[in-house]
Amino acid sequence: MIAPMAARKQRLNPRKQPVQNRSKTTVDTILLGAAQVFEVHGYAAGTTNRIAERAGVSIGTLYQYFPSKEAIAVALLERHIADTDHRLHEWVGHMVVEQHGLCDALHDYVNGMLEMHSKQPRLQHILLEETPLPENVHQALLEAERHAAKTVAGLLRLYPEIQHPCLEHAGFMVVQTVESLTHRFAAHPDDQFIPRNIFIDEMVAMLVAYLARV
Amino acid sequence: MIAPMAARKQRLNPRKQPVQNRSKTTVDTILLGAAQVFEVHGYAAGTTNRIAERAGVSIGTLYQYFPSKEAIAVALLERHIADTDHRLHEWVGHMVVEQHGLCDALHDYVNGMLEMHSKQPRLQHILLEETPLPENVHQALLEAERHAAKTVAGLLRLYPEIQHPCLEHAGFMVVQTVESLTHRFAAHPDDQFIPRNIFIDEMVAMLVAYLARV
Amino acid sequence: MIAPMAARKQRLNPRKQPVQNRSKTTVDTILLGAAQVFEVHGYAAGTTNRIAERAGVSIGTLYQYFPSKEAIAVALLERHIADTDHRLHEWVGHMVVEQHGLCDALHDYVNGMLEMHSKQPRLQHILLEETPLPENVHQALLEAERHAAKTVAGLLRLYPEIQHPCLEHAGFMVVQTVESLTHRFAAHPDDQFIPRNIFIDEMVAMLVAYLARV
Amino acid sequence: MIAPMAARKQRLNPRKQPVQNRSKTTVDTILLGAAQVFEVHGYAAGTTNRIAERAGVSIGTLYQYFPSKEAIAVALLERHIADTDHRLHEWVGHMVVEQHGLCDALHDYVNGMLEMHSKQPRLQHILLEETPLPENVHQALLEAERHAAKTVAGLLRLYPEIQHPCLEHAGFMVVQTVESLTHRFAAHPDDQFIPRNIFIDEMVAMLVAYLARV
DNA sequence: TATGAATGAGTCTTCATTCAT
DNA sequence: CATGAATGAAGACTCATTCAT
Repeated sequence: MIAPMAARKQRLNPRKQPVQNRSKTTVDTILLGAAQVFEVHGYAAGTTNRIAERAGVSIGTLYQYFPSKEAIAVALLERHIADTDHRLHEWVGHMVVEQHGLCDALHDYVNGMLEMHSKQPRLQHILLEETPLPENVHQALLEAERHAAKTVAGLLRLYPEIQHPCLEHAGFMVVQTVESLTHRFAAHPDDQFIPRNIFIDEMVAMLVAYLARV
Repeated sequence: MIAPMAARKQRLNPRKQPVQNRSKTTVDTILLGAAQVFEVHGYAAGTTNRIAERAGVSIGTLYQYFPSKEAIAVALLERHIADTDHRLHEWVGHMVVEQHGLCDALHDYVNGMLEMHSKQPRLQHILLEETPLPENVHQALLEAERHAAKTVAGLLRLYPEIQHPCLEHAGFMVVQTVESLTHRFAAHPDDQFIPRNIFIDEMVAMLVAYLARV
Repeated sequence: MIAPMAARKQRLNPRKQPVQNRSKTTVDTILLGAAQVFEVHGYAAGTTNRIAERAGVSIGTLYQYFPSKEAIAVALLERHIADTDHRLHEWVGHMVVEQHGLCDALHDYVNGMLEMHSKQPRLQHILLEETPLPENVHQALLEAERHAAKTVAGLLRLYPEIQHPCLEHAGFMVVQTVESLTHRFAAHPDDQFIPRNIFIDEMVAMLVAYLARV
Repeated sequence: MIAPMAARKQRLNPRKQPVQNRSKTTVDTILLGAAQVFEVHGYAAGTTNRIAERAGVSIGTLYQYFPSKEAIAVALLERHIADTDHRLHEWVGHMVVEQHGLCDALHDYVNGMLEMHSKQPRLQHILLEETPLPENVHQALLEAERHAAKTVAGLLRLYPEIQHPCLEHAGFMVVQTVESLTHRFAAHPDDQFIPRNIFIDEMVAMLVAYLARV
């Protein structure tokens, strides 16, 4: 996966502290600690003191860089959206260049997403569902998903075997299915029942069948 | 949808208070209030006092029936699992009797699940992800999902057009896909982008294609 | 001083907790503690924990009766206004009945106010000046002062020796002068320089001269 | 108003940092910022960071010139006392030279004081009542007031129409009355009820009547 | 000397839980 | 059994002050 792409920049966290590049290390440290703490404790039980402690800074320092607990979660989500976006565009770029078959392409995508979510299986859900997000962030999220659907739709256009009458809807379904199944499996893997690679294969099979059905 | 089925009973909440059938009404009232409060406020902000108030009982009474806030959530989840189970078996029974086609059958299933989740879109997620559940509940959850997969697999056996080599895996994928997509859509419907009925149709199309692919 | 009067009731603190008569003791205890703590530490440094401790209740109990620190200050101020009002009306009633001379009447008034302020010299100022009061309380305060001015003006009408062309203004000046001088002396008595009784006499002399000047 | 007078110098702030004349500009800048910040936010909410920001210096620099927040308030109060003192002596000097009538003289005084307090109506009160001052400052304050009383008494000696048996007490009353009424009106002007110029006239009338009563 | 990032004790407030009535 | 006043540990956040650069 190569070829990133200038992502649509959308500051989701335009608070007091610009969270700029100077002392980036501290901000990063805090966000790293926050990710770990939220991952383990959830949003509500992920206290700012715990985050500061985990990040190895004082609570005062934390509040020098983020105006509130919510702002930390928003920053984390901002990163997640950017990451997902980045990954998607890398993948699309790659596929456009390499001319893989649909099956391989989807396999690559699913695999990448599963890998991504497996690192911090709960974090995304926590940010998306437990955190009381300001309205603009919700909008940005919706927008990001729509954008992803359209991007995937654009890629699908390259595959003549695809029969689906509406590529936008197809793109939406692909994105949603991969996102949700991938997350679900990452969060509660049931390897006893179905091993990871088979799970991936089944998901790919389902998507291929859906897109290229007769 | 008729024909329930004796669900596998598994006490998930074997704490101090036996939560028996005596004064069942009070327990039900409390759980009803808790469901509403959690749905609106989330787990952390769903205070026991609010639950008691909503249920129309005193906080003392609440603690007479549940030993802790967590126990309430667990009881709620227990119910949710039983409901889902019940719904699934009703559906399967119905399908066995009525001999619908695969497409209709899946449409019925998807529709039912979406309907179920749409009533309280957040509740399931809150119980599953926001609540710090004891290990045995997690196990019961996994078990319930496996059981559902097997049940669906049993139903799929009745459709000769299904090509899938492993019905257990197919059942698992169907259950997981419906669960996760359905929940995702219920939680964040994006009607602007894709209307509900089209979403259902697409999901069904995907499942049918997956199961009956050549 | 007798003869109170149905004071204009104006709830300045219509928050969640009605602060009613049941468990009046607890509310009173808290207010008593708050008065002492504010008196000693000022508003900002008068922490709710200190208040609770002083009142001999837990911090939780304090917040069961008052929704915020500010509400406590407002309740205290409410009492102060009511007390002052009560005292004023008692005095006026008394004077109307007893037909004292102007000099005696003013002496009685000044003495009463000084006595009142001497109990908690700082408290009033703290409540009036340090506490960030909601707008409606400020209005109520202004109203109370105007009302006091009018009440005194009404009393002054009974004294034919008073030459002042505008009794309303005269009443205002009397109230303001007594209030501010009285408070100033109570807060920083300089007995070395001028003893209390002489101070009172001088103040009365000033007011009499002002009202009855040729 | 001319003719100042070498004020009794009394270092109220003999802390670590000598607060000398070197880099006097910086000290002045800080005090100016502090006055503005205290005026707006009060003592407790007037943070040192805000003061530094307002003064256009870094927080580090602020602490290079003042050992603590309290020291800033004390320095400010010191200035206020000196200013008042200066103003008083200017006035007395002026009166001695110009030979105005008592009424005009008092009018001038009252007017000047009201003007002075109207600029920063809260500041004096904040410094006097909200700030936890060390004992020596309180003593200095008392001393300043006694000195003012004596100064005014000296001036009153020039007016033969004054009947008051004890000029020292009369001076004290004049100073106290003007100080407190003036401050009260500046802090909470009630122009609806009594306009500023009438308020001044009434106050002067009261003082004249008091001093020159038969 | 000036700077400002870092500190952490201390503030207000919430809420699960208990227990005397 | 039901009640609800009382509890106090814990959380988000502030701000006076320090110190390495």
